[in-house]
Amino acid sequence: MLSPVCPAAPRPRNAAATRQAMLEAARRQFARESYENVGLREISREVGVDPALVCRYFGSKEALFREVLRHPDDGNFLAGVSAEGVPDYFAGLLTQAETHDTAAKTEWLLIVLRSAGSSHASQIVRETLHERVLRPVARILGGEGAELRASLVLAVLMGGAVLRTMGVESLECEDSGPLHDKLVELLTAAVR
Amino acid sequence: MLSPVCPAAPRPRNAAATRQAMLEAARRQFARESYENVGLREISREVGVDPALVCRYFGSKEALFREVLRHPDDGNFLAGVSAEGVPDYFAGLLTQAETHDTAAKTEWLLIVLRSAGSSHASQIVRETLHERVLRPVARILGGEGAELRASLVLAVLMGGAVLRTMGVESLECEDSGPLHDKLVELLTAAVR
DNA sequence: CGAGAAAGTCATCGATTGTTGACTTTCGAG
DNA sequence: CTCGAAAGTCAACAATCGATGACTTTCTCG
Repeated sequence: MLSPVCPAAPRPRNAAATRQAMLEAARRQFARESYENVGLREISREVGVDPALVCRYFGSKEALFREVLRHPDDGNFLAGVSAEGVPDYFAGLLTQAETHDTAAKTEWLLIVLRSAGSSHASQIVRETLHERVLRPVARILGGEGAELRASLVLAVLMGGAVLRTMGVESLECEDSGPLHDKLVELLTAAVR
Repeated sequence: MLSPVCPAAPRPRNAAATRQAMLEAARRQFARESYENVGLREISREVGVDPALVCRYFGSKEALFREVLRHPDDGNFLAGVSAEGVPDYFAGLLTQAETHDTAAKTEWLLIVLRSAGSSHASQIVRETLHERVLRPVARILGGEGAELRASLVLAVLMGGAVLRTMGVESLECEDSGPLHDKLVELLTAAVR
């Protein structure tokens, strides 16, 4: 009721802010549907802007997707977590969704998973997953068969994330009590 | 060089056979890309038939997808496997891809996973996953938190399947030796 | 043989997609 | 105040999608 005559508040013109809003909208939509299933028009509609603008800012849809995939923390996926801390850390990625950081990372995993089978995005997705997650986790774990154990950790994580989006109630975080414990137990077995 | 003048062997007219060929082609393509990423034209091209025919046989793309999802063994996903046999059985689904039966089931899981985030197919996919896999596995496992443990087993399975399609070498079946053992160990921890 | 049903093809529709160039609006610096 | 660059909008493009109805080809049965 604040502006009864101008329903479309023209929002202040700020290129950096709109660009960031586009990135966040794209990230949220890419985490729910696959690459070619997300339309530039839907992204721009969520931001409240013209579809042509997102193409002008990022060059192409593929470039936008690539930039979405660079987020978060452009460098490494893990923030100084030790080999012993891996189970608890990755279990927390699934159970405690309140933290901004963990939510962004599970969202990133969902984006990777959703577009893993997209003809246009699969190659980008595969490379980034290897370089940004699989290899670092394997390096942290160390020992024999490190890459296999890292793959299993990642499998639990991605499988859990996708099942939660499919409405599997047992994986809803709720109070994060027994679920977290069970996940830690499972991930401990994964890292041997 | 058998028929140098007629490059397009007109293939004998058999409605049931072409229908089956369409189903198999659709199944193979839905296992690699998501629902709206698979075109009726590509399916029909793999069969060697006109795109209009697949629409005439199944009514619509959604009906075709629903019928693909009914396969295999329309009833249950598990063939008389006991609670103790669950880890070895599901590990075998990932490691021994040579068997026709296991290959079809992992393919089915991939189809479910690929289209889990498709606006048109997600609802169909969620229901069938719950009714055909999650609930039966939970019933077999029994005990407290059966649904949670079944979800974890399924998470390992789907995560492993999707990572393998992303070129994670550690999960390639190769000789199925240490991978199978490690998977059994992990799934044993999942079922408690 | 020949008629009729079945199997398959062809052309086409409306809708949607990413992308582009020309246009209009806003706003801060001179 | 004004002018020009930045920010954003508009209209339209080529391509692709699922779907439909009319058409042609093939096969079978009497």
